[in-house]
Amino acid sequence: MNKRRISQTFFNKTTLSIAHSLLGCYLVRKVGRKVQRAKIIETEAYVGLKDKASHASRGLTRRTEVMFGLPARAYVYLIYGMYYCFNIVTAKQGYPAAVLIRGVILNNKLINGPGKVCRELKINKKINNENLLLSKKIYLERGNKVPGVKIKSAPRIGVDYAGKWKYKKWRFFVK
DNA sequence: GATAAGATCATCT
DNA sequence: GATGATCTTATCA
Repeated sequence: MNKRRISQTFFNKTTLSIAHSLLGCYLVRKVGRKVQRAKIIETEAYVGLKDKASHASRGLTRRTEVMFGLPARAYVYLIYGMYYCFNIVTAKQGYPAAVLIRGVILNNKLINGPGKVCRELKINKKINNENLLLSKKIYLERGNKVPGVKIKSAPRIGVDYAGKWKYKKWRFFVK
C-alpha cells in the first residue's frame, strides 16, 4: 500500500479547500509500464447547482451525472471537439462539485491548460468515473506542502457567460 | 504585445 | 442545429 497516496479523508472537506490542498500534490498516471507523476500547480473549483459556470447548473444529465456522484472519482469530458478536461469530483453524493486540473509540472516542464494536461497524460474518456482512491491507472499522491503565501487565487477562465459567478475567485495556482 | 479565427464533436435543445 | 470549463496559429498594431 502506498503511504503517500491520498485517501478518503482528504475529500472530507469543502470543495474550495480541496482545490487549495491539491496544489503541490501529484497526479500519477500509469499507461502500461510507464508512470508519469505530474505536480499540480493550478486548479479551479466548480461548486453546486447554482454555479452557472458549472456543467451541473443545468441539472443532472448523462454527461454530468459523475459530478453528482461519489467524491474522489474522475470526471473527464470532451470540450470543443478536441480537448479533454480532467476533473476530480468532490462533495457528497447528490451534490455536484468538482475540481478542474488546469496546470501541472511534468518532468520539469510547465503544462498550463487543462487540454494540454490531458494530452500529455493520455487522459481520455476511459478514465471517466475512475475511483482515484482505488484505481491503478490514475491516482493522487501527497506532495510537499505549499506555503499559503505562495498560493494565489483569481477568477476562473473562459466562463464570461456565467454572470456574477465569473467573479468568484475559485481558481488557485502556485506563484 | 494583443486580438481573432479555426479546428472538430459529444451533448443538449 | 447550436454550442462550449480550449489551444494553436495567423494577423494586426
